[in-house]
Amino acid sequence: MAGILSRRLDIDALRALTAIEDQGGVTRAAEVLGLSQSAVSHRIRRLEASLGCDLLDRRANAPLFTGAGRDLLARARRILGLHDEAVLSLSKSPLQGRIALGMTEDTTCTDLSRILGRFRRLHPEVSVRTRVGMSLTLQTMLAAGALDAAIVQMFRHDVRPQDLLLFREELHWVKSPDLDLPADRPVPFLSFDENCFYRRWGIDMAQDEGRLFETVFECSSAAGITAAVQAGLGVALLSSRYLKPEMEILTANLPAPPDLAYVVRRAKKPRNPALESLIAQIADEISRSGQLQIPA
Amino acid sequence: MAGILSRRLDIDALRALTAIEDQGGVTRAAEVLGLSQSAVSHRIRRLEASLGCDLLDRRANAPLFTGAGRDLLARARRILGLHDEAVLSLSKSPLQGRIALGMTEDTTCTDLSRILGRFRRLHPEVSVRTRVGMSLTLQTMLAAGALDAAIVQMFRHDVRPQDLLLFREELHWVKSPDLDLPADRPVPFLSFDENCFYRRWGIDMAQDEGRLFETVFECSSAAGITAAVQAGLGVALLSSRYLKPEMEILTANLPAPPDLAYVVRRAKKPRNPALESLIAQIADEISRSGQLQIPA
DNA sequence: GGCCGCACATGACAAATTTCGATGCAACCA
DNA sequence: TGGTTGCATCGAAATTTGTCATGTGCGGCC
Repeated sequence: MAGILSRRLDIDALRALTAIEDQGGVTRAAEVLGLSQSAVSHRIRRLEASLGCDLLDRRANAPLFTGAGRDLLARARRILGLHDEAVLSLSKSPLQGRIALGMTEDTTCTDLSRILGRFRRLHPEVSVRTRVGMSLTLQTMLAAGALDAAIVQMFRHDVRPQDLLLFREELHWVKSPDLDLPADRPVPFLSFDENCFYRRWGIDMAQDEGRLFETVFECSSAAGITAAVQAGLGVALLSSRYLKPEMEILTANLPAPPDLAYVVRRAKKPRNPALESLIAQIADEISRSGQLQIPA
Repeated sequence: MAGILSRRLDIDALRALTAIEDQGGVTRAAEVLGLSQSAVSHRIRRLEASLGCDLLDRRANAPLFTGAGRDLLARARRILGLHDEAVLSLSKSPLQGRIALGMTEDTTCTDLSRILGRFRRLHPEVSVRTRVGMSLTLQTMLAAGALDAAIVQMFRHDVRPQDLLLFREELHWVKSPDLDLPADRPVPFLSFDENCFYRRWGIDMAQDEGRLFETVFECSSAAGITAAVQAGLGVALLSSRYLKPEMEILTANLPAPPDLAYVVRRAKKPRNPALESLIAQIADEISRSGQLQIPA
């Protein structure tokens, strides 16, 4: 067993492995990688062969990865992180300046933080100031020139061509199965706070349909709303990624909710090379994985 | 310029890059990599093409690497470190036990420390106890069963088949050009301390040739000896890697010094799987680079 | 200056690897 | 039970990678 270290991991194979985890399957991973399913399947097989151990658990109803697979996954992400940073550092031009960036609380725990961290390391001469707030607030600041760019949620039909689409979301009316909605009573509404931009939409639209709404709960965090829904407190407008299996999706008697999107929107300002570079990096990550990963 | 991150660095290409630095040239790097010179040249060219920037400085009399090349080199070493650790972690069997390892002070600042560190991370259940000492002392401890293995220097003709050869060295008689050696006076000898195993050889052999030796300086560190040589204090037996350009190598009137080698020698003990795994990792690194890197 | 030798680059071609599309196979769902 | 989904596998095609032979530039040496 001479020369374990002569074995080599292919960067693209590691990328495939992480894509499989992110997308939850080989077929979907192949899509975002821009490859055929068989190519990805083969790649993993080769990786396994070169390591001499299984990475995917191919038995029915088994978790995707074997223990070795999970171990490698963690290491692969670190390797890929270093790798990407190396690639970027070689194609970087020395940037300097300031970036005032806004983002919603939702997105702080996504890939964006990673990209932002890497950007700071690569461009220490650029000062990045990040401001977290609600989408509406951020858009106001953007318009007032207080931000150079912001990551905000909006109706999908409001997205402009120059916006960078991060990912799409669908809104649903949800309630607990335990909750009855008598037709002659106002609908108890669980809402994000005053500045939530689709709260207004919900109330207006529902009233057009002839239902009366009563806001019975207000909370700025999604966690609070989901808890209230599950407790049977009322009806809420929730985006798909916050849905739980126990929730009941309502379609009857309520208008179909509009689609949403998260985008990066720039301020109408003279061009800022540092900002453009940061946005290009975000776009790069998206083109690699189809959309940014949002942890459940 | 869409998709900078779609660029990818090949692990083998990074390996080639570091080999070029270690070996100080493409041709030599090709040798240790087991490839033809043109293959390595091609590889670097492909790497450059995929990155869109030069890595090697091909002008005459220029340092090997461009700025970008040096930047990538540093990153490459980190990536390769993670990579190798990942490979090893997947092929490891859970080891436990104790290893008592001896090494000389010389070798503490080589690749061995890196391998040792990685081994500890990979096998936290193995307790590695390292003891630094002179080669003779370590061999005595080895014989007495106080060590499981030791990295020691010895005459090359004393190397046994079961030893793992780390690298070879040549000894030379050296002195400062300023120092005269009148034939009728004893030769002033600069020596490592009492336990240096070739000090005895030097004195005996030289006396056989009819020269009288007088030890005028004794010091356990190579740095001390080289300083004394350069100061013109006397003659010393130095291994090639401590030679300085200002030193004069003596051949006349002195016996040709024996060749030396650094090896890993095991104790005559029952097999210890943890120890064998560690030694296998060292052997792996050697087979990759021809010999361990010894910083000048 | 002209003639080596050395180190690296380059081009053509051969070998190996990687991909794709088609097809097979098993599990799951209605 | 027939449709669907997700992955493995197979042969052919495409791409990548390596080797051999040869070219180029530089420096040392009569």
